[in-house]
Amino acid sequence: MGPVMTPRTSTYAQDQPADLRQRLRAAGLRVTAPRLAVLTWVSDHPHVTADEVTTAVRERLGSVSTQAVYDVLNACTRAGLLRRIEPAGHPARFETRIGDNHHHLVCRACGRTEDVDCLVGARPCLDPSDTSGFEVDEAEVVFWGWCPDCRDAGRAPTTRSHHEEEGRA
Amino acid sequence: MGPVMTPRTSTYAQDQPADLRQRLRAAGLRVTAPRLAVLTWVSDHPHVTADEVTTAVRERLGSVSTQAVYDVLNACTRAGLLRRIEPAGHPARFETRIGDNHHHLVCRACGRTEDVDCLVGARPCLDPSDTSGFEVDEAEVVFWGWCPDCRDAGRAPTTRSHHEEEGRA
DNA sequence: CACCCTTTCTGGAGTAAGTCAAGAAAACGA
DNA sequence: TCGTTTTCTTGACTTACTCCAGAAAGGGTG
Repeated sequence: MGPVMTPRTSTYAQDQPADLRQRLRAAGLRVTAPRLAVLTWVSDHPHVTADEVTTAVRERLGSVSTQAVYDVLNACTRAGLLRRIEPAGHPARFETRIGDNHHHLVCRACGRTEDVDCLVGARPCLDPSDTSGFEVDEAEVVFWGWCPDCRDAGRAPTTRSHHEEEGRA
Repeated sequence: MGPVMTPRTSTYAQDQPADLRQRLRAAGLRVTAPRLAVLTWVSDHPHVTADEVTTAVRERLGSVSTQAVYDVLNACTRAGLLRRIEPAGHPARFETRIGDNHHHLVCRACGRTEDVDCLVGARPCLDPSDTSGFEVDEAEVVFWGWCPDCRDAGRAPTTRSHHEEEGRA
C-alpha cells in the first residue's frame, strides 16, 4: 500500500464517503472519485505533501493525473475544506483540520510537520503593533526545529552554532 | 538606476564598505565586489528578492552571474549577515536586520513585506505547548493580509469570504 | 611583491514543485 | 436523456532555485 505513514486518527478520520459528499456539495464542488480519495487520504494523514497524496490516490484509484491532484487540492483549499501549509524550503502540506487556528512545528531537516494546539500562556494577543496600512486577516506561527529522528541521525547541529538569535519573540 | 524602491534608512544603512569588509572577514568570508554590492543593496532595501538584488547589483558592477548572487545570499545567510524570509507562495526575501527576532507582515497579493517590531501585549510567550519531541529553536510569526496598494487595486477580497477563521491564535 | 592554495565567480545544464492550456470525459439539474 | 458546466487528462511550460566544472580572484605566506 505504498508509503503508508502512521495513520493517525484525525479529528475528521470518521469522515465516510457519504459525509464527504455532503461537504463537497456544500462547498459547491462536484463529487468525484479523485476528490473523495484525496480528501479521505488527507483526512487520515495530516500534513501530507501533494506528491504523497498523488501516490496514495493512485494506489486506490488506479490512475489519476498529477494535475487532477493539484486541482483537487487547490479547489478544496479555496473552498475551505483543506488548509495548506507551506513551510519555507519544503513542499506544501495539507490538512483537513480547519476552522481552528492551530499552529505548526516543522523539522528543518525532513519537513515533518506536527500540530501545535495552542500556545502556552493562554492566547497571546497576536496582533502586530503596527500594520503599515495592511489589512491583516491571519497570524501564522511556525516553530522551527529538529524532529527526534533527524536529531538522532545527526542532521541537527550539535553545537547551537546555527542562527543564534535565542529564537523567541 | 533600475527598479529603485523607496530607499528606507535601515538600521544598517550607515554600513560603509569599510564596515562591511570587517563584517565579512569576521564571518570568515572573503571580501569581493559582488558581496559588497549585495550587502549594501540589501542593507538599503530590506525585503528584496534575489531577482531584485541581481538587477541592482548588475547596475552597479556591470555583470554578475545569477549564481554568484545566490551564492552570496546563501553564504551571508549561513554566516548570519543576512536573514532570509520565505513567505509561502512568494520568492525568498532578504534583510540585514538580524540579531533581534522581529516578525513580518506579508501581502498575499504582491508579497510586499514589512517588519513588525514586536507584538503588542509585551512578548507573548511563544513556546509551543507540546513539542512532540522536537528540539525547537525558532518561533516564526507571519501576519498575512493585503497591502494598501493591492487592496485599492481590488486584489483583496471585499467580502471577508476567504478563509474565515477569525485569523488569530 | 610573487606565489600558491583556497574560496568565489562564470556559464550552462538540471531540478522540484507547481501552473497553464486545450480538449475529452464525467457530474448533475432539468 | 440531454445539455451545460465542471473536472480530468495530457503535455508543455514556468519560476526559483541548485549543481557542476573550470576560470578567476582573495589573501596569508615567504
